[in-house]
Formats: sequence, structure tokens, C-alpha cells
Amino acid sequence: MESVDAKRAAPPDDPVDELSGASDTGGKVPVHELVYRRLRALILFGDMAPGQAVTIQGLTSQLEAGMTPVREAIRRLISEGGLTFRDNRRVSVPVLSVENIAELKFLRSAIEPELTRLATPRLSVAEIDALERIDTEMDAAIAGGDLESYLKQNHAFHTRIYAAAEAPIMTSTADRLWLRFGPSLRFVCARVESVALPDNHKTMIAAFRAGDAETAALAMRADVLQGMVQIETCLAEDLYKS
Amino acid sequence: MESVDAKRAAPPDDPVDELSGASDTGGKVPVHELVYRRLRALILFGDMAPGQAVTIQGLTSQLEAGMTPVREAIRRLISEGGLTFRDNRRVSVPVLSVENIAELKFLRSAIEPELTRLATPRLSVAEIDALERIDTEMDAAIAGGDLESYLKQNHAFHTRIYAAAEAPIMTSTADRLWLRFGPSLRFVCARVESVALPDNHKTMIAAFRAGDAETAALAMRADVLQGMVQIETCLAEDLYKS
DNA sequence: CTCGGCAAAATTTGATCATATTGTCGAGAT
DNA sequence: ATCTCGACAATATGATCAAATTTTGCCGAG
Repeated sequence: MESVDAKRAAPPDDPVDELSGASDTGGKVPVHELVYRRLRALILFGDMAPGQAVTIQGLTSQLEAGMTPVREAIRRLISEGGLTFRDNRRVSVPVLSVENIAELKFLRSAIEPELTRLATPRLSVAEIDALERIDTEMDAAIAGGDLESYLKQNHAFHTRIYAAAEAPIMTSTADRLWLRFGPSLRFVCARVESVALPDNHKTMIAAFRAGDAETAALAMRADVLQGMVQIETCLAEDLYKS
Repeated sequence: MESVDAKRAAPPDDPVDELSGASDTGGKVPVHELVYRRLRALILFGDMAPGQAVTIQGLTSQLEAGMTPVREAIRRLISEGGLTFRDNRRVSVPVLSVENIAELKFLRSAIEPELTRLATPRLSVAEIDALERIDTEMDAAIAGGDLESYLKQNHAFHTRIYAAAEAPIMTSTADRLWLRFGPSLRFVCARVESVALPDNHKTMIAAFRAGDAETAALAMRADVLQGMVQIETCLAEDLYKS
């Protein structure tokens, strides 16, 4: 089966699986948690465009949930930077500015390599194999032009590494940052045809196998910077155009 | 309108929202925002002990607010790490572990010096004067044994620097980290008589005046590490005791 | 007769919804 | 261009239901 992740019962974040699965799950998880995960995935994988308005009532009908759970999920996402609470008391998907990207670049290149460094000695062989499978699927998605799959596999690749680091505060901090540039990713990748990314992933996997934390961390740093620069140039072009 | 403050007739003790809502106390702020600020201050300044249970209905009566606003505020604080959502669906103030402190040390010493570096060229003379006044009041609070005031002045000192950096993502990230060790601070300071000397603060102020971003950043890094080490040793003693 | 444990009632707490109230945006008239 | 009115969206309350914890009461063993 592809659900290689059998250990984790219900830690705070496992949005990908919950999204693909039906809206109905076991009775133990509260609705506001499910709404949160689904909405989070919607933002993270570019299903909502930057600047798009988000209304409570729209989500209650779209996700078929009550008003209170939707409200709580929205507050949570706002607090994580995935949504913006404007002065009108209305909510929308935030738009990245150039200054924001500079901040994200600094924070991500500080945190994510460190998470990779911590993860290296903790990654089991099975986990590394799983990472390699994810990377392979990612290549297939790129070759096939399946943007949705590409984004999700890329996210899964990073997320699983960070989960292995066993550093909850740093991981949740990194997750928050991903939420910020998520909405722009689809947008960016739509116009950048040649994605030259996977080299870093392959380097990482080899370094994991060799137990070389430093090389893995450097590759992660390169991967992060590569992605952010790509968003940066795309956004600069857009500013120039308009 | 007049219906807004109908509930807050004469609560004798309410210093919290006065502090956080220094400039904006207009009628435009929603209740869930006010509840959030007050609850946040309660956590940040050690009014709630680590491990203490937090109930929705308790807060509705204590803060005299409805159920929905309290609920939203709690979700927000959970998402920021200031509260923990347990498997029982109950909420409590989290307890710091040694591993958590290591993470906080890494993150804070990466982010807060950078914020200081960014802030240095943006700090006006008036702002620096305000910082010096805060530092003076902090000294007075230490001398007078006023722990509450000390914690708030120290927080204000850092917060005002970070606000000047004009880096919203990094600032909100740093704020999140403060929420994590806030509950432990009062606890720590209660037993450590000799509080970390504000040498670093004085160094920072001088560096701000000289426009020396690098020195200011280094002093901030020293200040951060000093604080975290203090919490660390205190927590280690507690582990040893039990 | 007392002590300890087990189980059922009672209480507390959380989750969700339906609804009333309030505020905001926009169309059309002055 | 400004003002008023109506539709729409968010805020906030209280009620209701469900889950979990605590209390209570019972029974048997020592």
C-alpha cells in the first residue's frame, strides 16, 4: 500500500491523507479539526488563489459543516499566516510581497537545514526508501505535467524528513512558513516549465544513506533557496507587468 | 455603541488588556480578539502555571464573554503553541521539556538577532529613548522585586525592537516562541534571585545609538541565550528533584 | 466492622447548531 | 458626488447533545 505511514495515530498534522480521503472519518476527530485540515490543504496546494476572498458561509456549504467549526478552523489558519483577517473583518488568502519572500528565505534556510541535520541520524532505512519512492513519484509527476501530484509529493518529501527530526516546535514553525508560499506555488510552477529541482533531493537521499548530516543539510538549504528564488523572480515579473 | 462595554462594569483587576491594547481601544475590535489578547497576556506573563487546565466555560465566566469568542481565542493560542490540545479534547498550559528548550534556543538565537539587525537602522531616536526608559523601569522592577513588572518590561523591550524591524513573518514567529516559555518564566525567576543582568540591554541601546547593527545583534543573541540557559538549568533541577 | 475496588449515577466540560444582532458593501435615487 | 435602502456577511448568544471525569454507593474480602 502507499500509506506507508502506519505509526502516527493522530498527531496534529496529517493534512494530505485526510484530504484525499472522504470527508467521513472515525468519530474520534472533531469536526473543526477536519475542517482545518481540509482548508489547510486547499491553501497549501494552491486550490485557492492569492487574494481570493474566503467567507464563512461559503465554507459551511462547501465543506458541509456547521458555522462554529468553520470559524475555529479559519481562526487557526489566520494565526498560522495561511489566511488574512482584514479590517473589514473579512478573510482572504494573503498575497506575497517581495519583503515577505526575503523573510521566508531567511527563516526557511535557517530552520529546514537544521531539521534535516537532526533527521539524518534518526531516519530508518525504510523511511529513506519511502523518501526515494516519493521522489520517484515526483519525477513522474513532473514528466507527466501533473502539477497537483508534484506539489503534494514535494510537500510530503519535506514533511517526512522533518517529522523524523523529532523537533515539534521547529517542525510546526516550518509548517507555518510553507503555508505562506503555498498559494503562490501553483501559480509559479504554471509558468516555469523547466523545474530543475530534484538534484537536491537525490543528493539528500544519498547523504541520508551515508549518514552524512552536513551534506544533507546543505542540499536542503540549496533546495529551499532554489524554490524561493523561483518564486521571487516570478513575483518580480508580475510586479513589472502590472 | 453603548452596548459594547455594558458587561465590564467595574472589575477591580484587569491590568492585562490595558497593556496590550495600548493604542487601539476603539469599538471596532471584535470580542474574540479581546479575549485572545487577554488570554495571551495571561499565558505570557505567568498568570497560568504550566500544566494547568484551561476550560472553555471557566474562561467564559472569568472573562465574561460568550462561548464562541472564547473558543476561537483558545484555538488561536493552541495554534501558536501557547496552549495544548490533549487527546481528551481538553486544553491545558503546556509544560516545557528539555528538548523543547533546545529547540527554542536554536530558533530564538537565529531569529531574534536578525530582527535586531534589521531594526537597528530603522529605530528613531525617540524609539531608542523609549527603549531606554523601559530598561530603566525594568531595573526598578528588579530592584523592587516586582516580578510582574519585570516580565512585562522585558517583553516590551524585545517587542518594540522587533516591531521596528518591519518583518511581520519573523516577528510573529518570534512571538510564538515567547508564548512557549512564558509560563515558565515566572516560575524560574521566582527561585533565581540574581536575575540575568541587563548588561545586554544597555549594550544594545548603545549600539542602536551608534547604528552598529552587528553589535546589537550579538548583544541580543547573548541576552536570548542567557535567558534560555537560565530556564534550562532551573528545569534540570526540577527534573532532578522529582 | 472496616477497607478496597468496581460500577453506575451525577457533574463537569466540550462540540455543534440554529438564530438573533450588528455591521458592511453596493445599487440606485436625489 | 452623496445619501439612503436593501442584501449579504460576520459576530455573538444560548440551547442542546455527547463525551469524559468525578462522585457516590454497593458489595465482598479480610
